[in-house]
Formats: sequence, C-alpha cells, structure tokens
Amino acid sequence: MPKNCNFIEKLRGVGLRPTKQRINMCEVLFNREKTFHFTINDLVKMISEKMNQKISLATVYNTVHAFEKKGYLKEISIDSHKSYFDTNTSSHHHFFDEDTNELIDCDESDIDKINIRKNIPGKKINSVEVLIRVASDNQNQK
Amino acid sequence: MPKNCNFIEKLRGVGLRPTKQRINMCEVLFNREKTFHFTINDLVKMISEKMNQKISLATVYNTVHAFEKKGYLKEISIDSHKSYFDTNTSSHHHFFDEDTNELIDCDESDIDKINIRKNIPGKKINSVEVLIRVASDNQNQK
DNA sequence: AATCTACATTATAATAATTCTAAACTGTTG
DNA sequence: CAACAGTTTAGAATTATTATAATGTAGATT
Ligand SMILES: [Mn+2]
Ligand SMILES: [Mn+2]
Ligand SMILES: [Zn+2]
Ligand SMILES: [Zn+2]
Repeated sequence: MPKNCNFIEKLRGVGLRPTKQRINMCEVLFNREKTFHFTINDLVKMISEKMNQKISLATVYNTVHAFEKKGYLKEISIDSHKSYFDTNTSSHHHFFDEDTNELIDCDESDIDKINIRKNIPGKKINSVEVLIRVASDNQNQK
Repeated sequence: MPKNCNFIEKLRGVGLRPTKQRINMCEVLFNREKTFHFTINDLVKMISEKMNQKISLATVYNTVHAFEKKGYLKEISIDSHKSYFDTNTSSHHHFFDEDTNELIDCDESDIDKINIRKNIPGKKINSVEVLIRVASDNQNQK
C-alpha cells in the first residue's frame, strides 16, 4: 500500500494542492490507527519533528482551517482557553479529564441516544454533543 | 425589599468586598427576572450604561472571574472564538443558534436524563452538558 | 522541458483578547 | 480617624490568531 499517494488524492479531491507541508500534515494527522485530539501547539511540534525542519505557524493555522472547512478536522472547544481539534469528524461525545486536560472519545454505546423534546421554530438541529467533565475521585482517600 | 443590600451581603458572604463596581455588576447580572447569557463585551457595555461612566476592562475581567470562582457565574464555550458567561450556574443544557449566535437554555424537561454507561477508572463525573447546535431550516423554502 | 499562473508558504507585522503592573483608591477593622 | 489589605485603574505586556507581501511551487500550457 502506497503512503503519500492516498493523501495526494485526498487533497486533490477537495481542491487543495498537495504541497509538501500539507502531505506531511496529513501523515501526522491521518496516517495512524486511531483518531486523536490535538492543539495547534501539539501539531506544530509533531510536524516539525516529522519534517526535521521548521514549518511556519501561519501555514499550520491555514492548513488546519482548510482541513476543518473541508471536513477533515473538527474543533472541540472546552473553555475559552482550551481548544482542541479532532481527527474524528463524526458527531460524537467526549469525556474531558480536568486533571490531565485530556479529551477522550465516547463510544456510541457509552451513552443512550439523546432525545430532544423541544424544537426551536424554523430551526433544524445540526448537532447534539455531550461533554462529560471528569476529575480524580478523592472522596475515599482521606 | 431593599435593592443593594442583598448584593452587599451576597458579596460579603463569599469574602468579596462590596465595592461600587461589584455592586453595579451584581445589579446588572442578578437583579432581573430570568438568568441570561453574555459576553465580556456585552457586560462592559451594560455596566458602563448603568453607571454612566467608564469601568476598567481589567475590573470587568477580574470581577467576572472572581464571580465565576465563587460560583455566581459559569462559562459556556461554543468555539474558540465564542465564549459566553451564564448567570444560570446550575448544570443545564443549551441550544446554540448558529445564525444569531444566541445561546438558549434547555429546560429540564426538554431532554431525557442522560445515562452514561462507561466510567473512567478513578475519576468521578463533575458535569454532563449537552450542546445542541441549530440553524435556520432552509430545506423547504425553494 | 521551459514558461506561465494561480495558489501556497514564509517571515514578519498587525490585531485582538486577556492578563500583568504598579500607583492610586477604598472598604473594613480597631 | 489611622492603618491595612484588598480593589480599581490606565496602560503596558503577553498570548493567540490573522494579515501582509515577497518568494516559492504545483500543475497547466506551450
Ligand atoms: Mn476564564
Ligand atoms: Mn477556528
Ligand atoms: Zn473526539
Ligand atoms: Zn444557560
């Protein structure tokens, strides 16, 4: 199985030119078993390590936003100071570990389907997502 | 029923000095029928109008964060560019209208209780909140 | 293959949001 | 009222993000 070719086609498919930076970014983001969550800073480090050279911060922002617009990434905002991107772009729920600042996907089976009884007139529902904040359980530690 | 006295006591009760700025802020935030959602910018405008004079932006930030820490306010983050505060500090769900950028509370009765089947070892659940993004329904408009 | 052109990358500057600083001010205590 | 600690303030500093404009490159055209 070829490596980059997939990403070249993937990029071409949505009208993005397969540049060196974008292909590297694709490999860092999508060439793995499982989806994951990252911050812009995480990503800059990962790409620089992979490429063994600097990548412009502006390019990382531009490309992340391009990928987001094309549906390759989605943003998950925890609070005004903590924003993550997710390579899992399906609609899904999250645990957020307030001790480690780690974002963890919920499986489909972890939560019952959410039933919304109210609807806003003239509006349709685009997404329904749950955020479950967890933290270390210190009540039985004395 | 007295007006400010309530707020003076409220502030004292959590160890905050009842300064002019804080009392004004309390009146803007809590002296109303219903809870509401606001941004820092909204609030600065509301306070300046009420006080008929400038209030330092740093004071608004400081005081909002003091109130947040004391449990008078909670932050609701929509995405990295849209952060709101809520005078309803109970755990509750929201609709977010992507057309108007308006945040709307869900009533208790609008959503069934959410049942989480998974748990993270050693962690307890602090909150479970749902965000329902809605937008204008243009599919039957032709 | 050389040329062309639109798009992409880059370093850097600009902007926006938030926080810090240090001086002046004010609520509280005695 | 004196004294102190906490608060407000204007403005500076910091951080995150976006804009700019020169340079580089992918892909098409010859
Ligand atoms: Mn905050
Ligand atoms: Mn964004
Ligand atoms: Zn996820
Ligand atoms: Zn609310």
